[in-house]
Amino acid sequence: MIAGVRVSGWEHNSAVLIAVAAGEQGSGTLQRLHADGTPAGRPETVGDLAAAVAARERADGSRWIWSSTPALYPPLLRRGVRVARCHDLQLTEALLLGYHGRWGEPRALAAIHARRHGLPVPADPAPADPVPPGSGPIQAALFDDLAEPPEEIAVVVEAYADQLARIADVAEAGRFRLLVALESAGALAAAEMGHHGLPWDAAAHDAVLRELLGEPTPGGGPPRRLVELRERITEAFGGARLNPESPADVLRAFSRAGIVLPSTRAHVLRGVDHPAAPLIVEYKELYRLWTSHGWSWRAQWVRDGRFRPEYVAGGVVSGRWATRGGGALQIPKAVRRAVVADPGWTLVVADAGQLEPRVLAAVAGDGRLAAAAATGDLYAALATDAFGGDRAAAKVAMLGAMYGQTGGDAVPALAALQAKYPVAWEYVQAAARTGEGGGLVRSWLGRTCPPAGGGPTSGAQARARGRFTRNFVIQATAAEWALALLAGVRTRLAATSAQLVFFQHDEVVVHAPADEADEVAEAVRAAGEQAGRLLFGDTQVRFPLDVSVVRCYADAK
DNA sequence: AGTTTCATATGG
DNA sequence: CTCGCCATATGAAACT
Repeated sequence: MIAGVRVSGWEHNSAVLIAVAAGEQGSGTLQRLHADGTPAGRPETVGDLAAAVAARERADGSRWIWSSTPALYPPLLRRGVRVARCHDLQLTEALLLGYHGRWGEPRALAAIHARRHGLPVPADPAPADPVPPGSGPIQAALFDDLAEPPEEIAVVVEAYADQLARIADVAEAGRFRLLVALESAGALAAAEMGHHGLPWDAAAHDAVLRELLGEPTPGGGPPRRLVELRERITEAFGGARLNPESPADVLRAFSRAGIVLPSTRAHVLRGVDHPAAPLIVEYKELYRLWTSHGWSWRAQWVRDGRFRPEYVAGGVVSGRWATRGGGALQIPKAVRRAVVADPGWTLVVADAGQLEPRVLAAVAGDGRLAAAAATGDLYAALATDAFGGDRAAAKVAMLGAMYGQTGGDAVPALAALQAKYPVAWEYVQAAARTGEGGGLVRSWLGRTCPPAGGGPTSGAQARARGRFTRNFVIQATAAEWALALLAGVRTRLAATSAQLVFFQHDEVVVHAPADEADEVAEAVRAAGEQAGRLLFGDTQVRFPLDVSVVRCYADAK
């Protein structure tokens, strides 16, 4: 039993349970449930599902049980209806199937529906292609897929009862319940963030682009600075034309100049003594900016002062989020200048520092490492404790241990880490051994890694698998901590005008009226404090948040 | 011509 | 005897 169970929160609450199924044209069916998942009364069909949900949300503080948050929630948000809690059957099903090593099997809803109708069990649908805002009715398409016969509410009810029973069967049911609640809360937050969008100042974005790239070309061709650079690169090679974006062209041109290179990577080119080398590095950097986050990107993804990516909660095997289209989780630092709060509003930016080594300290139960993780700078504490004050060496060793590095400059530091923190060392070693031997590992709350691909495994593949499982136990648990932070922030913001607008692995951004900024910053800090207790109970490991209140994302520390 | 893989960048 | 984890996105190169 973990301490989280004692904390009033998600896993044991008195929320009214209501199963919901969407019908056609905004209608739907509701079914009250007892705490054990059995029906309470008869299902009720309503013509206006959004209105019915809003009414019960106000009255009850309900937990909504539905098939898929990304399918059902956005239409409610467009009607201005926000819900506090849900149970997402598809996300939960994926967690449960994974727990039993049964990846790739059909979703519960589809399987139950098929069985009730005597139909063959359908395969999972292929993921949708990225759809920029305004260019396609992706949500309508999802609704079409879900337009089930009227008894679909019975499928929802049956699937929920089935999942409750299976959750109760897992070894650490309390932790797993928390995982399910957090995953579902994350799905709500993802839909809300996609709905609200990230404040995007087109003029500021334009200023960044013009400063770095020069004037845009009217026809949409390469901007002035790129054209100039390309000419100077040609000159530097004595007039021979080449495409600086083509690794083969670049290698050939240097070869003709008597310089043989292993690759055209930036760090290789930086060490080359030739006038073209720095020009190519600059060209490649600017070219990426132009193609990935330039003017045409903005035309495609930014509308009405908001960048609205489609977040995919649980889209990564480790539990981290993915996005479909727009590259929301890879916004270059320079482009963050374009993320600006509305007039009279601010951005509250919170970043969890050194999250993964702190997670290792907590899950491994290594007292000496936990003591280092009780400080504000874990690497500095490590350096004092075991690395003769060399903070850089401490950091390299810690990262190497978590990623499975075995060679290179880090070897002596790794040995020092093993000697001083044997309990933590053994924790990641055990995870690696399990993976190398073909076994599965789990996060702290019970998310299970996917099995290795089929076929015979070479020694190299087994070691790669070991590095994956070694890292999984940490990365997946860090993702759980971040979900707990996100869910806590979301709950605390419900009473304010502020909105969650961005979430990137270990960082959240809240868009808040300026006069609520202090209150929001305090709420974020409180959520951070609670996240650690919720997962790990009474540990001395701290998970400090760096909180900034800024107008512009680029100004956050 | 369309699809897949490679190389290289971005983020954590 | 190579060997550091998880991703997305782009264009070039290779493939069907």
